[in-house]
Formats: sequence, structure tokens, C-alpha cells
Amino acid sequence: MTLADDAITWYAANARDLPWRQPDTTPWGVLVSEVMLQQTPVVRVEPAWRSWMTRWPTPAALADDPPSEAIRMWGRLGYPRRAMRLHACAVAIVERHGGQVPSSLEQLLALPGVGTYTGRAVATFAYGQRHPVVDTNVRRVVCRAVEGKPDAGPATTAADLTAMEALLPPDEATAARASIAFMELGAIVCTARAPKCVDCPFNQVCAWRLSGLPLPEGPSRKPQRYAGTDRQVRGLLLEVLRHATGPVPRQRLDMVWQDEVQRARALAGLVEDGLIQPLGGDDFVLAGDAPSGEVQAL
DNA sequence: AAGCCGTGGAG
DNA sequence: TCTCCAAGGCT
Repeated sequence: MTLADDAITWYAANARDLPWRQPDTTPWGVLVSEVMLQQTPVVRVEPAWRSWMTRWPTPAALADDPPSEAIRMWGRLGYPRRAMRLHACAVAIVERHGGQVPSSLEQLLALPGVGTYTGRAVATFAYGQRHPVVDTNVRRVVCRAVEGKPDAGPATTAADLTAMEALLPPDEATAARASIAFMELGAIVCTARAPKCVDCPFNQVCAWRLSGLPLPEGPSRKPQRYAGTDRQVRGLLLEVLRHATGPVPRQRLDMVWQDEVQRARALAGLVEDGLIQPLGGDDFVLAGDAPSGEVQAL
């Protein structure tokens, strides 16, 4: 038995019942789930995904609404630029691919917000192709089970793809099952903090376990700070805009943060990123919410 | 190619 | 409380 075989057997008995894994899920549904799951936990994505798919069952449906609606529907999933990119994705899919999510990896990777992981995930999980799909879970599982190291590097490298490729069964459909199984294993058994080795199908062969579960060497990677950063200020500003029905005067936005310099920088950043739009008269709206006939300030 | 980009929950 | 981290992407 190979690692892939063991993982697939384990997955068949232990996989979570997630809505985007239902057999009737469209490629669009898979794409939406993958983008939402970028850095956001499953429990928070699930209800958001259901609402999103009910409102916009196809790329064309989303493309017909302004980006502002996508940003509002995104709610508090975090990193709202993903909502913008998903909207841009829908527009691109309509324009370039007749409204159908493309199946070729190359075309997927050309879509906004679709990177190495997401492109391969859609090609694999929506279309059943054989690609190494490497996310943080897969990196951790392979790193531990194969290399015997406690933790993987911070980002997916070409070497990671090569390593996973070597573990994939030759058959397309089986390879796709192996990929989702490795991910699931990393998500619920071979976790970052307290791995449940007793429940792991690899526990007799895992190189990390066989060498006594050594701790990570050297200084840990410095964690990102959040409190007091521009990201927090952007979040506060956008929160106001999301709930507003009409243009929001700058005076209202000024109340969310004391430091004037940082506040201005955060606001300019949101405009720069295309999340919000300045109107004449010192008012702001979410992108695409400008009242018709309103003159935009440059 | 490090650093930026939100948010909330677990320990 | 505070730290870590959760199916990354982009510059």
C-alpha cells in the first residue's frame, strides 16, 4: 500500500460532509469555495458559501451585479480583495470563456485571484484532472510523513509540487481523490498544533513519528501583527462602507480611527485597491456603487 | 522575495 | 491576555 492508497481509504471513512463536495457542485461552486477558503476556516466559509451560491449560482449572475454587492456579501470573511477578485473572475469568465469556468490549468491560472493552489484545486476537484494540489495542509503532511521534519516552509515551492507529484497515483480520478485526502488529513489529523497521530493512517510509516516527533529547530517565524496596523484601519473603514446605503461623508469615516495620517493612508489604499470609490463632495462608496450621473473625483 | 492584505476562534 | 493559525495571492 502506498501513502496515497492509505490516505484515500482513510478519507472514505473520515471526510467531512462539506457542501462544495456534493457531487452536484458546479465548477463555479468549487472555485467560489476555494477562494473563500484562502486563509479563512471552513466553519466560517460554509454559511457564506451557501448564501453566495444561492444569490449567484453562475459566473454570469455575479458579473451582472456591481463589485459592491460582492463586497457586501463577503461580509466578515476577511481579505475583502478576494471578493473583488472573485467578481473580476466572474467577468473574465463571461468575457473569455462564455460563462463557463475554464478547465485548462493555464486558463484558470490567468484568472484574477487564482494562483498555484487555487488553479490546481479547481482543475482537480471540479474537473477530475491529475495535478499536484499543494496547500498548507499538504505541505505539512508530506514534510512530516516523508521528510521527517516537524513543519514545512511558509509558501508552496516548485519542490513541493514535485514532491507531491511523486506521491500521486497514475490514474486521474484516483489522483484527485489522493489530493483531497492529503488535504483533509492535514486539516483534521496532522494539524499544526496538536497532531492526532493515534488517528493517522500514516502512523506506522511517518518519518517524523518514527524519529520521535522532533520539535522545530531555530527561531519560529515572526507572527504578523494586526492590532494597530493599516489592515485593522482598512477593516474598520470598509465595515462602515459595507453597511451604508448611500454615499458616506469623510467625516463619518474619520470617526473610526484617531491617527489622521494612518487613516488617510488606509483610505487611499482602499481606493488604490479598487475596493472603494471617492465621489465629488468628499463622499465615498463601495466600488460600483456610485450613483448614476455622479461625478467622480480624481 | 519578504511583506502586505482581515477576521475570529482555540489554547 | 496574547500567540498562533486558518484550502493563498500579489507585488
